[in-house]
Amino acid sequence: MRDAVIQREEEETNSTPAPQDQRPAGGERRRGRGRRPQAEVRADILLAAGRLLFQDGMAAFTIEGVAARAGASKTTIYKWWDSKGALALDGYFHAVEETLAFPDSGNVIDDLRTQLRAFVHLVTKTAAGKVIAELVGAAQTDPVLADALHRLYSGPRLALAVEAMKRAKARGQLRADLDAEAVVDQLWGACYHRLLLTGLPLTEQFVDQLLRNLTVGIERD
Amino acid sequence: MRDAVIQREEEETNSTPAPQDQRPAGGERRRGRGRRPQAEVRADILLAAGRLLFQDGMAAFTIEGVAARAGASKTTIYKWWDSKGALALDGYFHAVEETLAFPDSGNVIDDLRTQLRAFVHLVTKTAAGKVIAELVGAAQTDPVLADALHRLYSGPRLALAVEAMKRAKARGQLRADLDAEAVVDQLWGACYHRLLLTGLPLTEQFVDQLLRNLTVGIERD
Amino acid sequence: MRDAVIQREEEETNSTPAPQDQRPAGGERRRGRGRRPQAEVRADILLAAGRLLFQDGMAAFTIEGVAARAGASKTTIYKWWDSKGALALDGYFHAVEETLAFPDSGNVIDDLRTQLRAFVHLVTKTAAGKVIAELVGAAQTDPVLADALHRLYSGPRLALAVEAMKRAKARGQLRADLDAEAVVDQLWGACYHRLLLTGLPLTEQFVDQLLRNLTVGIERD
Amino acid sequence: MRDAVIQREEEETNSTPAPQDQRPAGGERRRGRGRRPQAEVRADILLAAGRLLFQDGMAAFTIEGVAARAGASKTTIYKWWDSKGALALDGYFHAVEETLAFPDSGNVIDDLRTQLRAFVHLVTKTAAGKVIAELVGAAQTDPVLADALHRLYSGPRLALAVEAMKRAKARGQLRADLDAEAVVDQLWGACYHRLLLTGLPLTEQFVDQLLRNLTVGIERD
DNA sequence: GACTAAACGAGACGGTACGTCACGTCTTGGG
DNA sequence: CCCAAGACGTGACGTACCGTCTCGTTTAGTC
Repeated sequence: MRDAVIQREEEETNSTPAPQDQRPAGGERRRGRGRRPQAEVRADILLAAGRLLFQDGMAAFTIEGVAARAGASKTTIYKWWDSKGALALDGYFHAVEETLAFPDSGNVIDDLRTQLRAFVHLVTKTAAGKVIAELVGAAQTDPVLADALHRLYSGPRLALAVEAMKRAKARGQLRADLDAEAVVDQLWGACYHRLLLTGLPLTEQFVDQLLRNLTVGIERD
Repeated sequence: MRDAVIQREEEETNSTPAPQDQRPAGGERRRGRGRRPQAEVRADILLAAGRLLFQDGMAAFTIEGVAARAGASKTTIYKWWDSKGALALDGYFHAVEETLAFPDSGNVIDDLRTQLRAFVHLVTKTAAGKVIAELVGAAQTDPVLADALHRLYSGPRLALAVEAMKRAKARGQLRADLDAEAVVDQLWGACYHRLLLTGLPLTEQFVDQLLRNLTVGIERD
Repeated sequence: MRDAVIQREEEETNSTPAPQDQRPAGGERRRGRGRRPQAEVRADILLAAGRLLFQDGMAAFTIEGVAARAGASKTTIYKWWDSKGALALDGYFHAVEETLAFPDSGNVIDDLRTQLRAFVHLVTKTAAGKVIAELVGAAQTDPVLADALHRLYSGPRLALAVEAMKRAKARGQLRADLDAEAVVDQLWGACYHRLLLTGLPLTEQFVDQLLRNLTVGIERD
Repeated sequence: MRDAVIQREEEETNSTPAPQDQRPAGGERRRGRGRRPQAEVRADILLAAGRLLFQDGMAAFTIEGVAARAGASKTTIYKWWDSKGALALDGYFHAVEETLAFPDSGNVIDDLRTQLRAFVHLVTKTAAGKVIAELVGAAQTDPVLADALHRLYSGPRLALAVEAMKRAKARGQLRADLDAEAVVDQLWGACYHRLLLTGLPLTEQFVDQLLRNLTVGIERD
């Protein structure tokens, strides 16, 4: 249950166990003005946000547009999300539901390869690639989004890789004085470089080369 | 003299040889409406664009704002620049005047280190870092800016590194089957990763680690 | 005890004899949500309405503002008052408590003078003048307020003057064919004209002139 | 040519003689965004404002509504009119085009009667009555409108009556010590009293009584 | 003395309108 | 001819209240 991750802290401690996201089961007419259950409204908003984000992109992502598509009011959106970027990121999460597992096979190079390939697949084979690029782009001028992005997206993902490498160091697989963060920069950062800047192809072969450069080295024997 | 690099292809072949950037030599008051020399107007606009960009950032970078500060009219700006991003990038170039030399010392690792350090210095010790990040960010939703950025900024810079590595391969310093572009991604991309995403410190030691990881390798001997 | 005069016809026949307006005698803290005695809530609301009306004027008079100041909820207000204007008028009455006596001295001219002077005093020397003007103004676009204003404010006051003049006609002091309502228009209406439209000074001398014009006449002898 | 009387002072001194208000003669399509001639836009706005005011009243008079009906933008309206009330009043003037003559027959009583009857006719037999009442009402909470109303509407009208009475005093028809302003209050103010407050009928007989009360007097002979 | 029903506060909800800002297009008038 | 000046329609911004509607709490009246 990861719903509305970025919104302001709120009474998430409601006693109701988990009847979330279920509409009144009948599709009857909206009754107009009064209050609607929070969960329902939020789900509508996030759904609309995700759709708008994936269909038309960040440039066309508008709070008014989300409100209109969600059948919600702008006031409601502003009440729960600080900025356009926060809403967009939340809409992204609601739409994608990525998994965050980082299985440990004992061979850290293989595990890094697996994760990188998954990332490359997400970014090139699904619509998420463009969206992620636009979110990272928007974060450059939206501190709220930048913070949320680091805290909820890139942070956890990269932390997993760092921890895997630390475990590998502990079992003697990697250099003891290795800076794991720098390696992450040289793997994921390389992919982001192609996604955000050069536009060069992001393939599995590219991933293999990245790893090979860091293991075999780039110099001639 | 690189002026208005991104502007629409236009009469660059105007007869005036190069009397650019010189104001009417007298500092007299703006005389109001009528026509002014192109070069003078453009210089004003680019100067204003650069200042606005570096002072208030891309979020506050507005065509109207540039026009007001430049004492120019919006019409004139729209005549020469396709998009806000194009004007911003041109303003950046006009303000920074980076050099593009890539000296070849014979040792490609040292040369890469020199270039990377220069890049890190630009990005962390001057105001250009924030601006570059914002330009890259804006490019994610502005195709015109994205194209110009690749064509005029990242492209040439990275091409120099690629060529240097190709020369090193030719003289046997680097692996023959090395993909130079991937190495660039693992060096510059790693830096951009910290600049755009993680916010981790960008230092000379970081640069050294990047190169060490690619030469010594990350695995335990 | 005229409380909530304009509210919708409601169980005014509640058994509680008259424990109105007395707070729980202890000044303890608001106890939050649950049910409170009607009389207490209404008194709070009317007090807040009156204060808001006299302090900030009709333009800033807001149901939400009254609710917030009264520590009441909007629901409760909507339950008892039809419109913003009705609440405002009720708040005015609760704050002012004008007396409605029209003593009969035997000389109707003197009695009219006394009443007019009292009205002019109220309107120019107290804050009620501005409020009355704003209420009359709001009534032009709020039929509920217009009706309440006629029924509860201007109606009774003017009726007293009309009756006094009818008594004077009966005892031969005024012309038998005199239209008392028209005289009222020429006295009170003249004052309202200055209050609402021209802004000219409203003084006791002005009142005297009004009466003199109607007794001595305006023409040269 | 009384156009846009309340708008901010502007270059009304344009040389073009008077080709105002004429649309491009062909009813061709709006060409969308760019600039339209000022006169045309203003005429559209005032026309729409007047229609909206007379059809739906001041309560429904909205800047957005006027903009929509006029095919204009809110920005344009805000550029020229300070407040909603100023726009409404201007719309009223544009729609009504009252005449302001005050002929002098030599008998001031007859002249006042004529003017009052005209005013009563305007207020009771045309839609302007309701509109005037609403404008006066709105002026109670809109200082801009109040000022404009005094300056452009009531002021000039009442000044004419005052001057007529001063001329009558000069030729010995009225009391030398008469306060003409007070008489105006007792005539026009009486009518406004019925219009704004009591709702009693405004007829020619009422006008006659007002004048009779001021000439014959209200007391028994 | 416990239970129920009513009325409360709190405030979320869909709306409407506000007044502002920047966009990109257009017309006008001056040098 | 080309420029400045800036008005224009468009559309989104973020805010303020509207009047309607849950929701959970508290009290008063009934059993």
